[in-house]
Amino acid sequence: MPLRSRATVLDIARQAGVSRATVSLVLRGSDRIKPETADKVRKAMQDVGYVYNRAAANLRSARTSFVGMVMSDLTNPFFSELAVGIEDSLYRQGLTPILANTNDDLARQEQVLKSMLENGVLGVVLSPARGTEARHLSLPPSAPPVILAMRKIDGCELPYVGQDNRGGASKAARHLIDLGHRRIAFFGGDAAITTQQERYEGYCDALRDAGLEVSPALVFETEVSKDGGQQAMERALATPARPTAAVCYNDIIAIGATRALAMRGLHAGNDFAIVGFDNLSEAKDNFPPLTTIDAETHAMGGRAAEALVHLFDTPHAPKSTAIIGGSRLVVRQSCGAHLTGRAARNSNEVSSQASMTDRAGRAGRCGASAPHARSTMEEDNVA
Amino acid sequence: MPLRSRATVLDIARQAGVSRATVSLVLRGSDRIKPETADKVRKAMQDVGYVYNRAAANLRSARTSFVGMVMSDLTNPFFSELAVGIEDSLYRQGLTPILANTNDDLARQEQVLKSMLENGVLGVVLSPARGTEARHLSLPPSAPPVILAMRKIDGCELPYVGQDNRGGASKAARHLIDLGHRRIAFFGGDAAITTQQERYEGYCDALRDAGLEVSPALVFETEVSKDGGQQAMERALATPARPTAAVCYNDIIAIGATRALAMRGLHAGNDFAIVGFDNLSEAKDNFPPLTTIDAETHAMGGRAAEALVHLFDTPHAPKSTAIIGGSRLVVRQSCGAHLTGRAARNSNEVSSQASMTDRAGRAGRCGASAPHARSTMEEDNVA
DNA sequence: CATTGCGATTAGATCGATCTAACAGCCGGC
DNA sequence: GCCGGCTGTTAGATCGATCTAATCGCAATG
Repeated sequence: MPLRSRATVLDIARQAGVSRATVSLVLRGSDRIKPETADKVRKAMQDVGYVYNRAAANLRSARTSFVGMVMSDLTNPFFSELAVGIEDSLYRQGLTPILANTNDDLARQEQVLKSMLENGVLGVVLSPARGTEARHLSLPPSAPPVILAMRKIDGCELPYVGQDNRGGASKAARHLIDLGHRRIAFFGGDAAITTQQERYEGYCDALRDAGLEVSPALVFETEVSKDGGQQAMERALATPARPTAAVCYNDIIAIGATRALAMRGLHAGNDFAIVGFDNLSEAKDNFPPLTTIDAETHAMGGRAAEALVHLFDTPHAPKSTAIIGGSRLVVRQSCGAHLTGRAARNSNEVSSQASMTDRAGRAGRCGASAPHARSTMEEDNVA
Repeated sequence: MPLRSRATVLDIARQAGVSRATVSLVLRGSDRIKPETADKVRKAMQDVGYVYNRAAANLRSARTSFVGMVMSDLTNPFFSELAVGIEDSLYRQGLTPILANTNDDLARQEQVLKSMLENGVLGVVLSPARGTEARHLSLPPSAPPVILAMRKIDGCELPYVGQDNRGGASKAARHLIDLGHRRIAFFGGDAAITTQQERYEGYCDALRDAGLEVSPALVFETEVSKDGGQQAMERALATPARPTAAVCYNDIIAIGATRALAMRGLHAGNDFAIVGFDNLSEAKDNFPPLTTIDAETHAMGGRAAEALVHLFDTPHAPKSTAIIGGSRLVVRQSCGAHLTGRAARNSNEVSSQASMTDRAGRAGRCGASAPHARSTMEEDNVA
């Protein structure tokens, strides 16, 4: 019996010789109470072992401190970093996160949203389950604000916080172009997801800007998993006009791709250039460390939470606003830039890349004892 | 204003021409209401667009459906799998998880626990922050049950749900012994944590049972990270009486250790046998796939939640109970068992291992294009 | 001296569902 | 015809903090 038998404001009031209203004011830190009285009340709280009852306060004030966090897949490190970013921000703001992991199950997503509304959440940060459509998010008119995180939904008016997918992917492709690559593949995941579409657009942007042809033969769709990335790389290597580099939909696929190379005795960076997306903590721990786009997932979680909190004060803000984060190329070794001595910027070092392209044709190498020196200054940013 | 201006039971009652008490009974699915009346009420609920107000119900019934989930580090895949296991179970039971990620910060842990008590949680699943001592968990007498997950705390009477650390590590070491290894290292993390102590004990058990000496020279303490695992491996390889195999505290360290080998052109399994612990999803995706101990993290999360729910009904159960999960050796490639053609059980194939030990001395290999065939039947269990 | 002003405190109503105890209606039995 | 038992429903109190509007002292002011 948790709640029964707990001391109440009345107990404190009696102990301190004041009224319940006074106690309530002290609880909320009002400055309208004389300091000595407040001290007296606080001492009484200690004496009776008081524990604040938020259910009661919530009822009367018609306001909770709950915020819903609906995550599509928390075991995915991308979403757990996002979730921690949200949680950190909510914690700093004195808000209490209610968690639901939908596991990409639409029915479950619907249920947990309902439960959150019943609990009077101030708002919800929603990373939509795969397949969510606008009609799944038809909320009652009394519903609190909902903000979409990381996945946009077609025809949905809800505010959105996400990464600069297009710009980031464009930077990734541009980096490979600058390193001299001309046949650059795109290893994609689920083409039905807007995130992927945007990243693919960015990849196309960069190729077109450089006067390179965008060809369907360079696009390898696969499952979003390391196995998927591995398969994409295997298919790419079996192509007649074999690409020499790839922009990957995300780090998971990129890591799988580096694994496919390793299994053939090849090395990402030396034999095939790979760039990922997300900058998961796994990316820097990969072998070789992954060149990737840092979309500051943790920070974006924080921005989502802040944007949501902002909506509390601005009940009917303009619909369909979008906050897009920055993107930053993090150059490590999987792209081969370290072999040129520096992260090439706006320069086409075709010659050194040509040899690399040649190497990519061979099956293995001899006597390579330490193919990648692991530098401690591993991060080199190209805006 | 989420809660204000929502329809209440009174609105439903008026609409349906019944009393508020009747509506309340229908809401809770009581069988004491005539089916036709119930239908009438449910229709009225639709008509007025009713959303249940749990804050009000919680107040009167002095019972919420909240359960606290305090995680020490959600970005760690081990804990995110645990958290998802807990969340899945709570969801099935109609309970609402309140999440807090302490980030291993004791002060924050204290604060979120307080907040959870204020919100009237039915109980808390707590994965304690590093450094938590019994005195940090002195809860008020009215506090709901707390169950410790995965980390025990010295001198703390709280019930505990955890893995079979000792048994699992013993199986890991035994497996290496069966494969013929005689100099088996232990790559450890934070020796102050009971989890690590137990795994170390299990390792010692197996060595002693096999008549092997347990030597401090075989223990390499390091940071719990991939970099830490890499360093441990490098130190181990630099030892005069170089070990040929290692039991790692967890998969993270084990993966770092395989990376250290890869950076020298060596291969886990071929040149040095490695066994991890936890069976993270990263373990099977590692290159080479990691032999490890599956402690069924997701399932243990579920069992923690169930054990907690059990305590709701049994207010003053015997203190200090412990639920220990199973452990299962998952044989993949990092231990080298695949090279012997089968997962060796109770056999000492010293000869083939001796050559392996010899290989470990050389720097690299020539023309190895596909050192590890990736089999689709990758999991082979030895109880 | 009455009045205004202001800081500090308080009585009592209130939030919306639940709980308790009671009630109407109806049947069957002695 | 009265009573006990049963079903289905309900009036009114209740949970514990907050909110509103009022009150009390006390000092300054006209």
